[in-house]
Amino acid sequence: METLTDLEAAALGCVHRHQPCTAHFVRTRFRTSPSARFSDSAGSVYPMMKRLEQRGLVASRERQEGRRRVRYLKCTAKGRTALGRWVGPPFGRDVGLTIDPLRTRMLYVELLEPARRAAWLDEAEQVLRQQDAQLDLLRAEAADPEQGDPDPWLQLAHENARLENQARLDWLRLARRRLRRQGLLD
Amino acid sequence: METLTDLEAAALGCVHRHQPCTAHFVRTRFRTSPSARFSDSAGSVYPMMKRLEQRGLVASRERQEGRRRVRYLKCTAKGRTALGRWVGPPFGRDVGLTIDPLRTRMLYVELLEPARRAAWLDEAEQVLRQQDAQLDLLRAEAADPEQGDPDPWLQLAHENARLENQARLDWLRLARRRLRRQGLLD
DNA sequence: TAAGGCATGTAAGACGTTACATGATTAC
DNA sequence: GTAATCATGTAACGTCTTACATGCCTTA
Repeated sequence: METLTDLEAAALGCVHRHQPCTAHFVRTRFRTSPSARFSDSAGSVYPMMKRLEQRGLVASRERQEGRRRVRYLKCTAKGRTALGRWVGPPFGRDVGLTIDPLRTRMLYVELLEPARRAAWLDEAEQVLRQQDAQLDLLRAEAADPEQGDPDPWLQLAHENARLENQARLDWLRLARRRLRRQGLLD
Repeated sequence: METLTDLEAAALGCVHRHQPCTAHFVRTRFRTSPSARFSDSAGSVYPMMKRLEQRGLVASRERQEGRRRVRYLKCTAKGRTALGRWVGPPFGRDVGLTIDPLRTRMLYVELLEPARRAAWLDEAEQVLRQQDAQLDLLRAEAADPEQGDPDPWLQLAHENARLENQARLDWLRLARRRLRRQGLLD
């Protein structure tokens, strides 16, 4: 029974959706994807693909295109099965909670002088607003009929990012109110 | 200029808040913390503490308690500075977006047969509801005056987790409606 | 012709995971 | 007395990061 890390699953899923495609293509996807951060370094992706192939989850064939050799990847039936199992259910324990770098940092905002605490809130809000604008663009792009059929799964992933981002903005406002009331700013 | 990974910052922050404390204490905190997942294995924590000490961010002294030797850790001034810098601002690029395992998986829910897609939504909702209940307990505990002064920063971290969790539940409902409408369930 | 993107990889070192290993103390 | 918890670590292994290395193709 093959189990996948999130990184492996993201790579295998990318291959599955765009097969046949190159490892380089997967790297580019990872690098430009705005709603998830996976390691796109050559030193992680190429060895990982080799491992996935050794495990029989990916199949590759090398082709000569002009003077250039290109290795095309496909997801095998076994790979598809592993991907389905990774998607779940059942879920592991870690699926329940999001990782929010701002939440982690909030615990230690008290270490900043009160004036910088306000700046922290301002900057965080600005980051989230920019993120929101980016997600709006993405949403428009994903819904654009000119780009081919809109992918409902991708759209839902974007909705998730948007809603979580909104919740974080609400949270920042709450934090500002509460901290001000408690005299912990300025 | 010392930079910290999130794991290092979480450990250093824990030491700072509870100093003097042991590496074992930090491990236990990591293991039982419901709103963040950091590696609590001995193989990561003890070597990390040693590294932090070598970098001058943590100071330790070994004491004999009965027959037992215990190493107590403190955060140094340099450690505090590094922690403050990690908290930001300015923020790195990765601070903007949350990592949501359900979002990552949603992209590939289409691989499941329609009947299992509905089960996926059900199970996900159940996980988030359980999470919500746990967060409620935490919130009550953090606000309980009997536990000592309520820590506003910890409370805000809990609020963040709660609000994000609510947003994810809303998202699941949206997903269910939309997928049903598009005939992608059943 | 130079810059940047496409395309593939390797090597050294840092880090995390898993398992092992030891021993003291506390609660049942 | 025995199981769980406190407490500290190490060793082997696998993986990720960073940097290096190569070469083709397209566009300005």
